[in-house]
Amino acid sequence: MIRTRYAPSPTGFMHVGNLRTALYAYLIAKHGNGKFLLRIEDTDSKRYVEGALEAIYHSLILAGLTYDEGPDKDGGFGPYVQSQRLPIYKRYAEELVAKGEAYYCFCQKEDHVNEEEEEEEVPFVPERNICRLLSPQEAQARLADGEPAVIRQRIPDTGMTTYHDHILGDISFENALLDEQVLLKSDGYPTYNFANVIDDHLMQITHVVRGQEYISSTPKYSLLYQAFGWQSPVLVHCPLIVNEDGTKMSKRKGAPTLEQMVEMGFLPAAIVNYVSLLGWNPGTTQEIFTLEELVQVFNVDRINKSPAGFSMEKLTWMNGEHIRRLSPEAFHELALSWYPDSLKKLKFDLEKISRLIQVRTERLSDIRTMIGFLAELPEYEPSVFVNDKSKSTLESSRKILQKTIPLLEALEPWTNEAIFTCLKTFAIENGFKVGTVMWPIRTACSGLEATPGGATELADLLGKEETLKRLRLGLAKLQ
RNA sequence: GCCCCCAUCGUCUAGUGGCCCAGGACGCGGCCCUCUCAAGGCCAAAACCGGGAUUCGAAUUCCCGUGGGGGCACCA
Repeated sequence: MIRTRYAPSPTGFMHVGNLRTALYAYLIAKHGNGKFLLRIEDTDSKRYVEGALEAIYHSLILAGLTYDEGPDKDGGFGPYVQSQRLPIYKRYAEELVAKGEAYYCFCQKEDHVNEEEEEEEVPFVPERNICRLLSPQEAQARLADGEPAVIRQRIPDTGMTTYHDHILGDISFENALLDEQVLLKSDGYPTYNFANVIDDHLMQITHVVRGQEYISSTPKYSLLYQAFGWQSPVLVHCPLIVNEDGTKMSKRKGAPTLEQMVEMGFLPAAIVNYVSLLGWNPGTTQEIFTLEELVQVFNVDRINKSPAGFSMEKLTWMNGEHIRRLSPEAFHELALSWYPDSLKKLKFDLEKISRLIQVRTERLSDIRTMIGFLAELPEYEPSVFVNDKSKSTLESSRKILQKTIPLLEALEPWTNEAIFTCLKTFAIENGFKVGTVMWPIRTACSGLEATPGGATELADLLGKEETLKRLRLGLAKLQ
């Protein structure tokens, strides 16, 4: 039974990197009919961020990554919140001490003053402090005195530690260069480095999915697994997601969160789709996938090694693809909340508008600007009436408006078809290209060089009265 | 500074020794379609980091450079 987990810490929101890690974990589990679990890694109370937990739940729902086990869904491996598992970590840490694989350390916490650039480059020396030499009796005595202590992992002085990563292969480190990291802090909380090993084992996680930034701490985890005599899960270190210029994508450098991207007008399904292809490919030329399809075709073996650059442009295109694949009804429902109130107040046929703009919408946020002219005709210069391609000039436009306004005044019923037939007939009878006739109508209706929908569609949308009003106004500009 | 990872069009990528004078996608340019703009269709430009080695043959294997990235906390 495959079991994977998404293990965020409640210190921030879900940005694209986290999302992809969660997605891959989800896909690995679901592709193999396994279980996907959510575990909260809140082992650093100082870094807790208000609202982060809610954001995590909300983001998972948005993305459609439903977990089988989690804080609110017990699957028999709980609790799924690390701060509620403190006694467990303590017990295992002490077991390690008893085995000689860890030791009590009474050294004072070093102040990690994050000096700026000025700090000269002092070569890093792995942690090998004197406490590792303390005899168990001495340690116990000092403990009994109430001296504060942490538990550190004991690392062999010699030898190499090699682990196997499923996509990177074997990776080796010299033990002497590994630091004897803290397992249990003086406040009784475990460090992430310890808790993740304990929990992954206890929760029977089969595949650990995480970013490549963990590559260099993984040998220490391997040593921990060995110390306990446990089998290591399959390790899957995903390539980093970077900015297009190759620099690391971090929250500092504007990595958007899932929720922010949704606010920007992206569909969660498109974001998930796009992110799935950052460091993975299906081996076919298909690029547009639903979550369900991804579950079908996902294969860990096809995850890449090299970092992937996040491209807003391609995401935008993909979002457009997803929008176009929506049923008109589904699109309309989504579009509704993006229509400005000014438009809703007027009696526009919003469904008709939706049908017109669906194919032209790349982001839902485009909607506002695309249809603003409907509620209010923008200011425009007569020069908009001039267009080479449709052979429109100021004179032709004036002439056409003059002659078509009466025709349209008399037109009944006011439908797209009727308006189109009327104008096309006019064009043929007067020796105009259809485009030449349509251009001034469309222009007068919108004041714009480009609009979602053609002349007759706009006229239909605006209604007879408003259309004629705008047509006359356009004519006035030309006289 | 030390350790580790990575390296194909601007970007995402295919490619696991001959099918590759390197394929697809985004973006860019052009054409077609067309009641404007989109969408759609067609076409074009655009890459194997460098040097050695192995081999009849290397984008694909191995070394060495170079470049980029990551890590080095009582953070995750």
